[in-house]
Amino acid sequence: MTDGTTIEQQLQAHGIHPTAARILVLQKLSELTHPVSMTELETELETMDKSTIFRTLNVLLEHHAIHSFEDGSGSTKYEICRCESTVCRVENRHIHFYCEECRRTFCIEDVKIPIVALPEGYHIETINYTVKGLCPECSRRQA
Amino acid sequence: MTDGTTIEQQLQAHGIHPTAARILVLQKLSELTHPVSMTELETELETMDKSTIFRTLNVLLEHHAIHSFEDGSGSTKYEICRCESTVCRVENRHIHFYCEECRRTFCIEDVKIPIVALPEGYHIETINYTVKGLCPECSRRQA
DNA sequence: CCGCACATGCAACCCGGTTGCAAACTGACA
DNA sequence: TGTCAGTTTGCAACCGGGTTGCATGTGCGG
Repeated sequence: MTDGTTIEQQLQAHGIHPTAARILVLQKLSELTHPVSMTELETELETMDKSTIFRTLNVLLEHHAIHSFEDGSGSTKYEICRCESTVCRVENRHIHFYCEECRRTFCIEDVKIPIVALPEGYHIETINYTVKGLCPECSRRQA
Repeated sequence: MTDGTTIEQQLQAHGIHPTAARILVLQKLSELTHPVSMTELETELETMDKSTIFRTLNVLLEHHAIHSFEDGSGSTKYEICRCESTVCRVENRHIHFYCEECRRTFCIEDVKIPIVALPEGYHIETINYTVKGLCPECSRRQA
C-alpha cells in the first residue's frame, strides 16, 4: 500500500467505498509524517465536521487502512498504515515516542515493536509500545 | 516497598505527608491485584471526593509511589509500584494486557517490558507496553 | 490560643469523544 | 431519466473523564 497507487485505489483495496470525506482524511494522513489526533485533523480539514472525521476514522480503522494508538497525551493518535499488504502484521509496527516537553509524538520507524511471549491463552490483536520522555530537541534545550 | 512496612511508612519513604486520603488510596491500590481507573477508585472509596482522589493520585505519581499508564480503554489506569527501592527503574516494569471483550486490564507481572535502543538524543522517562486482544477467558468463550 | 500552610469537598467547567436525527447524496433499477 | 433505498454527512446535543477555583477544615509551629 505504498506509493504508485492513488488514495482512491488504496481505499478500494481495503474494501472501503471511497467518498469525498474518506479520500480527504486518508489523503491528509498520508501527507503527514507524524501521528495526529482527531482535533488536529479537525483544524487541518476545516470544511469537515468533527463527527464525520470521527466516523471516517472508525471506518478506516475497521478496514485496517490506518492505525490508532495512545501516547500519553490523553487523546488517541492516528497514522496511516504503510504496510505492503492489506493486512498489517504486529511485527511490522514501529514504536512511538511522546515528548513530555513539547507534547509532540514521533514515529520511530526504524525501531519495530519487540514481541514478547505471553502466558497461555492470551490472544494478541495489537500492541502499543510508546516511550515517554524528552525528544532530542527538548533535551538539548534543557541541558 | 513490599510487605513488612505499613502504608504510612511507604508514604513517608517516598517523602509524602501521610494524610487520611492518601493512606486510603494507597491502601486500596495495594490491595488490588489489577490496575484501576479513577472512576473505579471513586466507587471503591465512596466517602472520598473525585477531586481529592485525582489530586491524591497525582501526589502519589509525582513521588513515584504509583505508576500510571493507558491501556486502550480511554481512561488512565493506576497501580501501586512494587519496586524494592523508592526509585523504580524502567527495566523492572511489566507489561499489561487489555481485553477488548471484557474490558479488563491485566498485569502480566512475569513479562518485563523489553527495552529498545532509541536513536541518539531521545531521553527515556517511562515506557508503556500494552497488548490488546482477548484474555484467556474470553478467547475460550469465543471459540 | 492564633495564624499559616496544606488538604479536602463541592460545584462548576473543559474537552475529546460519541450519538440521534434530519438532510444530502449515490447507485441500482424500472 | 425518474424514483426509491441505503449510505454518508452535518448539526446539535450529549456523556464522562479529567481538571480547576474557591471556600472550608485540619494540623502544626509559634
